[in-house]
Amino acid sequence: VEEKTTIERRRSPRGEGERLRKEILAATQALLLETGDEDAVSIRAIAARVGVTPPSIYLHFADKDELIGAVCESVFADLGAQVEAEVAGIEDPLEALRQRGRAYVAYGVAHPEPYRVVFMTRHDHTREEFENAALPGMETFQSLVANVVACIEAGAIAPGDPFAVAIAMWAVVHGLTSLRIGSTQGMIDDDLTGYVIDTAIRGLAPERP
Amino acid sequence: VEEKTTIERRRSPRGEGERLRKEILAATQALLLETGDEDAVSIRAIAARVGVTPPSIYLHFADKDELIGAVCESVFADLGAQVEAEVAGIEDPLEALRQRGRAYVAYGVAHPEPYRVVFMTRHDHTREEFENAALPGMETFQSLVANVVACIEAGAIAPGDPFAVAIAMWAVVHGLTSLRIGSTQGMIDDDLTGYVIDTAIRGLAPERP
DNA sequence: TGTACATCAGTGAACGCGCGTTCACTGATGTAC
DNA sequence: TGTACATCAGTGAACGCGCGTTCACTGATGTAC
Repeated sequence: VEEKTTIERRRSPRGEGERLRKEILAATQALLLETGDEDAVSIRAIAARVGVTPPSIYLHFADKDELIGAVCESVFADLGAQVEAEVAGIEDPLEALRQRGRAYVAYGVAHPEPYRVVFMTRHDHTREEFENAALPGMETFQSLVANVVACIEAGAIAPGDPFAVAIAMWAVVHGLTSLRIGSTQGMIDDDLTGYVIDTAIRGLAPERP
Repeated sequence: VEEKTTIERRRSPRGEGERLRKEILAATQALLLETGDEDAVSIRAIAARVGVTPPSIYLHFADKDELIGAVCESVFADLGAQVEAEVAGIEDPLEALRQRGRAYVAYGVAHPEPYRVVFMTRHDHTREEFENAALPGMETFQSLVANVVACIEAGAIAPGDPFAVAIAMWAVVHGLTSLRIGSTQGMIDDDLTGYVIDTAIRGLAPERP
């Protein structure tokens, strides 16, 4: 019992063809969220969701890859913004690091399918694609490195290579996120997530005298 | 320039139809390794690889899901066996835990595509499928829990819920593995992997007096 | 020892399907004269 | 003020493709009498 969900649409007035572009992006992201994997999100399904015919997609995106790429970028940026928002105003850098980790996992758990597509599927990036797509992600990663540096300066974690420490933290939160949205659904809750993050951070503590 | 790789084949003698089953499993695993994702591995490609026609697959597997499921099981068991082999004979439980982590990541990095399919894609397991497929993985996880218990008993890590500690370790090594085979290829090497594992373990250490 | 027959491993051709993408088009809206 | 025309957002029909799966079959091998 499929429901025909083609929506009543007026065509965009003259200078505003860009409106459809945003609607396509939103519909793609929504379908990704609902159906689960990239291949299930077809050009035809996206078009139907927006209420438009398939060829219209090509008015705004060269091909499917470009569309999916654009969605990934937007998810990436969204994740970064969300995490920064959660962390803004926290003065203790160690507490900020902790909160950063929790916010990252929370975002992934709340948006499992975009997270999966962006971080868990293989992208055969060409160099330019990578440089464009990775920018938002790189900014977020740089914030993490800065947070680590602040922790080191405050004596809250042991001196060392901030990049290595940042990778360690990323591995932990990414691991938690993918376990939670993957095969072990339900085995890991927020408490256990917090415990794992705290434990990892404890491992970074300076040696006590 | 595609190469026709249909291999000269003799049909199996009378009671040995099972031989083809094993060949199909091996070919599927090999294709998974080479091409990268589950959808690229088609029944037709598997059949061609084995040197047989597509319908022959259905002599041994009810459908494609059953075939992929069987491959997952075998990868799962293989990972477990490999890790156990690396750890066998190590007496210090903390060192065993460390080595277990390294072996896990090493396996994943060496078999990225099977790892991806088993641990990083969504499986809509029915209950029975899960109970069958998860068995080898559960054994491996139980070994990890046992290792954690041994560490606690030896006073090498702080007393606490061994299940939570095991999840923490799993999140770390799974996170490392998926970062290494995913988008950040090349950013994380074996040294950094070892550092992250050691740091996580340090976080589990008992409070010093 | 010879022959009819059951069994078994595998084949060949075809099915219906949904996919990404292309191409010539339509018809409303704004602009030039 | 009126009309011819360019522009622009979007359409409708079709393309070729590879997929999972089915179905009636073939032909070699072993078995019963």
